[in-house]
Amino acid sequence: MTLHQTITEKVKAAIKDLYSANLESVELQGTRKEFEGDITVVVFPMLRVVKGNPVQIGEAVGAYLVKHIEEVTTFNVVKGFLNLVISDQYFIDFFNEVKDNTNYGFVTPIEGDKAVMVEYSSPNTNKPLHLGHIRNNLLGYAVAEIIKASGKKVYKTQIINDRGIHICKSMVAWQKYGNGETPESTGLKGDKLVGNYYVKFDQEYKSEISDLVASGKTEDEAKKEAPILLEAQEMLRKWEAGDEEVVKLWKTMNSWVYKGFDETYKALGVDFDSYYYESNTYLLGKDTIEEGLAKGVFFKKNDGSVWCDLTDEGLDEKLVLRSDGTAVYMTQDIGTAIQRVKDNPDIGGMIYTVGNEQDYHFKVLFLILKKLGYDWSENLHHLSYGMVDLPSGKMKSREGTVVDADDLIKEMAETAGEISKELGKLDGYSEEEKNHVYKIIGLGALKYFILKVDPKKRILFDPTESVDFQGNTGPFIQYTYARIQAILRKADFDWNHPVKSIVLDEREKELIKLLETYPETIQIAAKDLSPAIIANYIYDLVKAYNSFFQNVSIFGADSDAEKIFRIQLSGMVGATIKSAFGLLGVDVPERM
RNA sequence: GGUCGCGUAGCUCAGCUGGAUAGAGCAUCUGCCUUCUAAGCAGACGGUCACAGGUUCGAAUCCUGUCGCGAUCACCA
Repeated sequence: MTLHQTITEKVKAAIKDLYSANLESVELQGTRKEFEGDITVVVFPMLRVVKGNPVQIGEAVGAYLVKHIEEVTTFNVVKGFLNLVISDQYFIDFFNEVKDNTNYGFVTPIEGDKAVMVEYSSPNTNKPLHLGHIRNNLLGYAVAEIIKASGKKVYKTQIINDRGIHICKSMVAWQKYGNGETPESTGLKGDKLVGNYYVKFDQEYKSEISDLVASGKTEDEAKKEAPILLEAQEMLRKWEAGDEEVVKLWKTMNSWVYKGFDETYKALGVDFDSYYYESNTYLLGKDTIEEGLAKGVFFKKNDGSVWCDLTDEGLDEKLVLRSDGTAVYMTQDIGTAIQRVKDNPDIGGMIYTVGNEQDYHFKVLFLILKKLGYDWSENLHHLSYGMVDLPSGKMKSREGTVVDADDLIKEMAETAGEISKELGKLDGYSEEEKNHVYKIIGLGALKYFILKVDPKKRILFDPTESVDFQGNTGPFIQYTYARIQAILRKADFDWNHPVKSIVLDEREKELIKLLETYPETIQIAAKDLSPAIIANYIYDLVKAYNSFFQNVSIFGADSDAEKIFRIQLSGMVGATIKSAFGLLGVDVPERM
């Protein structure tokens, strides 16, 4: 039982013994710095069951707690706040219990618990990954790691949009203008190469349109009749008919793209346990619609289109199958969800990391799956996040205002290098070592910058200002960790030396109090799916740590016990920062 | 127009199931490098928590309305 639980129970017991009343809940909070004490019991809510003066009640309950809880040494009451002073021994015991536990803050998985599938990334196979995908990947990956840390089995997956007319566009352009180019022959990453042909298609398409308009066609006619578009449509028909040559080209170009994506994922430090392709799952979606139709979940209109009536839920009617019998987006997503549970029967819920422009889509998807009667449909969550905007406005691939993921990752490392050189941080290390550290720092800056912001909010990203390296940033936290390592390297002491009794000062208590919140932090974050919460806790902890060690001379410590305590403390804080920061998917260098 | 989300210091953002004097970083100003690493620390300055009501011992937080910004309302994905 934690101290918080003990206090809660004893406060209830006190109210019962002293006033014969029953308290439903007890409100506890950390005592503010300017008051004496460690844990504060808020008396006001008790007035609902106990009539009286809050100060008197506080005094009575405080006296009761001192008598009945060993760890509570003294108390004071300010207005309706009962401040409890916790014994140094409690903090020392707590510290000794977790100091060598590098797994501190992680919850042990429960046997037989249902797994959670987390989807993120969702790329198109005709465009390279950009800044928006970076936010998506980091959020999805961080949430997956946080849920894992909270004791659940997690499957990380992505759905790849490899089907449709847009894929055929790059294929047509490559056939016409590619001269047999490959990633090997050009030295380009596969996704970049294919992306270039998607752009090339668009250029040709536009020039054909203006030619047609010049020859007297209307704009709308020209858009529909441009020869290159007709070619792409013809290719899509062939693809759906299974034309060998087209399918072969499709497979070849896709394989280039996947290889390119893999490089980006690797650079970003994210990974996946499985991949789903829309080309594989849309047929299952169509079958499910037929079944749902038979069960009366859907209905058919005169033109043959199939719909789901959601008016009872306050929404509209939603199309699930076109009148020509082909699949829409919703059909595919239904099929994909069902396929995933077929593949992994232990799945008890899923999390979709997708931008907030699709809020409505997922609301509808979840409702339909519920209507279809799947038990796991109760635990579906759309991890919705805001756009990443540039100072110039929205990112638009056709206008070339996209921040490319690979470029950005590279630039971050370069910036880290420039700043390090200026500060002379890594003088004396080899080029290879330096570059390795630059990469970790640059990436840490980028990841933390994005993850510390509430997913719901839009992010304004200014590439010219790059990312800050001071204050509440990734490098600041990494730097703190590196300093802890330096202290440990320098100090020579016996880890097994028992710390008997030492007097803790306020800073030390503050640190430990922060550490205590960690398991709770992970639970909160897993519940609310917000890496931002955990990121900001980490910052608080690191800041407290920094101010502590900045102001205490370890080697000037008065006694051996104090010295050992402080060094052990630094080890614990280091392990905690490392594991907590690891949840956010950021490496921590040992030197910088 | 309907629905959903957001609005906190000059800027970028925290602020938990309502609790004490609303917190960080950047920017501006003042101190601090013989000890572990100054990518740091200590401090100053900076607020009508968009606005107006309501709920109650108590509201940045919950409810209603108004304004502003964004998204969405396709037989696109």
